[in-house]
Formats: sequence, C-alpha cells, structure tokens
Amino acid sequence: MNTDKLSDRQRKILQFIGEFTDANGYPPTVRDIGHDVGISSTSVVSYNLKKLVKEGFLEREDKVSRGLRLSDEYREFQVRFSPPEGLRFVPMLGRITAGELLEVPAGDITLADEDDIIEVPEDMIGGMTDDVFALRVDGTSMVDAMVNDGDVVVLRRQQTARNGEMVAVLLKDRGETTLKYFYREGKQVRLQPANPFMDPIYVDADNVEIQGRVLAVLRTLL
Amino acid sequence: MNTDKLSDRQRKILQFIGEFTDANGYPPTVRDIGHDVGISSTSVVSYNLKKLVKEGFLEREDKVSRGLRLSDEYREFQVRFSPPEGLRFVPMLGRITAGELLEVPAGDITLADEDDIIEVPEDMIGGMTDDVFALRVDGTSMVDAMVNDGDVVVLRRQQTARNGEMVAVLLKDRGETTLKYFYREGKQVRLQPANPFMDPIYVDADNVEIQGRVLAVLRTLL
DNA sequence: CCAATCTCCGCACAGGTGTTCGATAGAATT
DNA sequence: AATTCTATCGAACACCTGTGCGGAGATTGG
Repeated sequence: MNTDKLSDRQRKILQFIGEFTDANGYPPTVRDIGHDVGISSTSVVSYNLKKLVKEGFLEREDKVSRGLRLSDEYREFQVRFSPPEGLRFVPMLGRITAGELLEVPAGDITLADEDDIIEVPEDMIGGMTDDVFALRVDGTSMVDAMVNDGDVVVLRRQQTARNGEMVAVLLKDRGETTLKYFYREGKQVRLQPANPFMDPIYVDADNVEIQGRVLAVLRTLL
Repeated sequence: MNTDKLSDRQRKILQFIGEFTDANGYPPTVRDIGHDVGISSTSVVSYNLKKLVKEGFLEREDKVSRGLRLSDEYREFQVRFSPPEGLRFVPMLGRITAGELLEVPAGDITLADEDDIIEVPEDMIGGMTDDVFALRVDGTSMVDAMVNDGDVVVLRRQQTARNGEMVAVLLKDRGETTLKYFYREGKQVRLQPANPFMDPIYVDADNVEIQGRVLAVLRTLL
C-alpha cells in the first residue's frame, strides 16, 4: 500500500474523509468533500472517489448517503504514523556497543517506512516528542551501566545535560562511548556508573561530548 | 450514566446504532433504525432519538443525514476497562527487595480501581494476558541481575519454568528471593546471574521455588 | 499532429432522508 | 369524568445527496 499513484487531490480527499469522520462520528457527503478540497462539481468528487475505491483506499456503498469509509489497509497504513492514545512510536535506529563510537543519527529523526519501530508508553519517556530514538545494545560491555546485551535504550538527542541525568557521553581521548550519570563539578565532570558498587571516573570537561540523554531502558525477556 | 430510564425500544435503538456503525463505518438512517427496531413510522424514530439526545446517550446533528453518534459518556459506559489498542494495563502490586521474601500476590490478579497501574506495550510482554503483574524494585541488592533500584519488573505468576527463562526464585533455606536465569541440571538447578561477569550458583532442586517468570524490566530515567 | 484518455465543469434528476402535521389510543393526572 | 401526557401511526413535504450526461480543456501515446 502506498499513495504514490494518487493525485494530490485524492490524497487530500482521503485525509479529509478521515478527519471529518473522526471529528463528527459520521462520514462526509460528496458535497462536503468537494467544498473542502475545492471541487465545485459533485461529479468530479464522484469521479475521484471511484478511483480511490478502485485503488483500494476506500470502501463504498453505492447510492447510500455518506456510505464510505477508509479501507482497512489504508487505516493500517495511517496508523503507522499515528499511534493509539498513550503509545508513542520510536524508531529503532541501530545498535550501540560501549567501547565504540555511538552512532548518533544526524538528520531529522522521523518514522520512515523501513524503520524498525518500537512502541513505548508515552509517560515512560516523559512526554518527550522530538529527537527521540532507540538503540539496541550489542554485547556485555555496558554492565557497569546496568545495561545488558539485547536491552533497548531510548535516547533523546541533546548536547547538554543537567546534573543527575543519565547520558550517553563520548570520551574524546579514548574514542569511546558510555552510559553514565552526569555531574558537572567545576572544570571536571564526574561520570557515575549506575551500578552503585562501581567507582566514578573523573574527566576533563573538554574531553566529554554529550550525545544524548537516556530516557529509558527496556529489557524484554521473551 | 445508566440505562434505567430508557424504554426497551430506546435501548434497542442505541445498540443498533452502535452495531450498525461498527459494521458499516457510517451511522444508520432514521429509516434503517425503524426497520430494525420494528417501527413503521419515521416520526416515531425521530421522537425516540430526541429522547435519547435529551438523556445524553446520543449526539445528533440536526437535519444531517446519518448525523448521529453515540455520546462519549455512553461509549465509555460500554467499554470501561479496555485500554487502547496495543497497550495493556498491568497492576503494580508492590515492591521487591532481594534478600527478602517476594510478595507474590495470592488471589486473582485484576485491575482494581485503587491499584497503581502501569501501561505496557502488548508485544513487550509477548501477548501474556493472565496473571501478569508488576513490582518496583527496592534497593540495590539485585545488581547481579542487572536490575537497579527503582526499576520495574513485570512478572507472570507461574510455578514452572523452561531452561533459559529468567525467573524469580525463592531459595528456601536462605528465605531469600532473587532474579536469575533458570537451568535445570539433573537434581540440581543452576541459577545464572544476568551479569555475565558473575558466577552461577548451584542449588538443590528441592530448595528452589519458582515464584514467577520475568517478562520485562523497565527503567525510566525521568 | 491527431486520436484517445484523463480530469474537470455545470446541470438536471431521481430517490434518499429528516422533519412536520394531524390523528388515535391508552396511561397518568386532576 | 375531563384533561393532559406519552407513544404511536401514516402521509406529505422540502431539502439532501448520489448519479448520469454532455461538453471542454489538458495530457498522453502513436
């Protein structure tokens, strides 16, 4: 399913039908559609609706007023980009290994079709909405962060952090990334492991580069 | 909200509107309703619809064909405890501390109104539906299970486990509960810490009592 | 370059659809 | 017993609504 074969008008029609139905609880009439999309003739709307039915985006009951609904396929196609209430879709953008450079994505972080997507309850990431992505942890090198092989780390891309937040930091001199609690202490930075039995490390502030803030760690034992 | 004040006919109308809309994607006409409920005159249907609007069960757009929908209150009254698609509500039943006995709830595990409830994506708990509950981890005594203070452990109550599953086990002689990977080895049981740098412990099979299986560990850094 | 197809328009029409009205009969009220 | 209220019916009406038709401009393919 993909909307490439459709004209702009047809895409607009589909969207309008969805919004109208959600807003009112019943679908629009041919004339409602025409008015919204900017079509003066009802026959033209009819014409485009037939197309949409033919392409499988729409289902329609002949001669029944408001007798149309978005097809299940199209609904599903839509849903990918608009999760249900309380859920948020987070793109899974790759893997991390401590001891190697973290691949922090550069451009816009969006849900593309090809992405792996994980579902995260909204309140688990504190309502964060932009620049949120997930990485799967590769290997056991992050045990001191209490993060295990296979865990999923949900991050928000940001360059600064407040004391006490857990961040992904790059240690420039070692060319190495770790997950630690961040504390600024004068010219130094204290990086505190999550594991309370392990000792912090102190590094020069110039030597650390914050890659992102850790919002959550998810471990699924299947 | 309750349907006591309604006549049988009106209840039937409400139900029909819901079913029709679900089935077709658009609401029925006045005549559709009349036909289903057994009313010959459209005016009588109109009459009863007005009543339903007045009582708050229905919302209606005047003079608009099929311009009706069940009110939010009535819909809620219908669905009450069902979480949104893809989410599952899991009751948070207490706290665990390694080194102490795990409070495994005894009776039915249901969503009571007073419970703390956390939201978990369905596929994160592998579609498990019964006997699932959550506990908050108290203290740092479970570091060897890679579980930190404040983490949330999602469990399914069960008495048996397959090899390789992570379980909450009671060590009877010590009167102590831990989270470990479970491996049956003859008359012994090998309990393997999640932390790959820690050694397993071997105990007599009679000495372990499985309390539940760990489905997921959730850590939120707020 | 011409024919075929696509996309659009306005208009007219038939049937769908909500509303209104007058009437009836039983129940509740006075 | 008279009156009012409730619930129903059938019929008529006006407007809503989807469809069909003839035509026009744009685009495409040979």
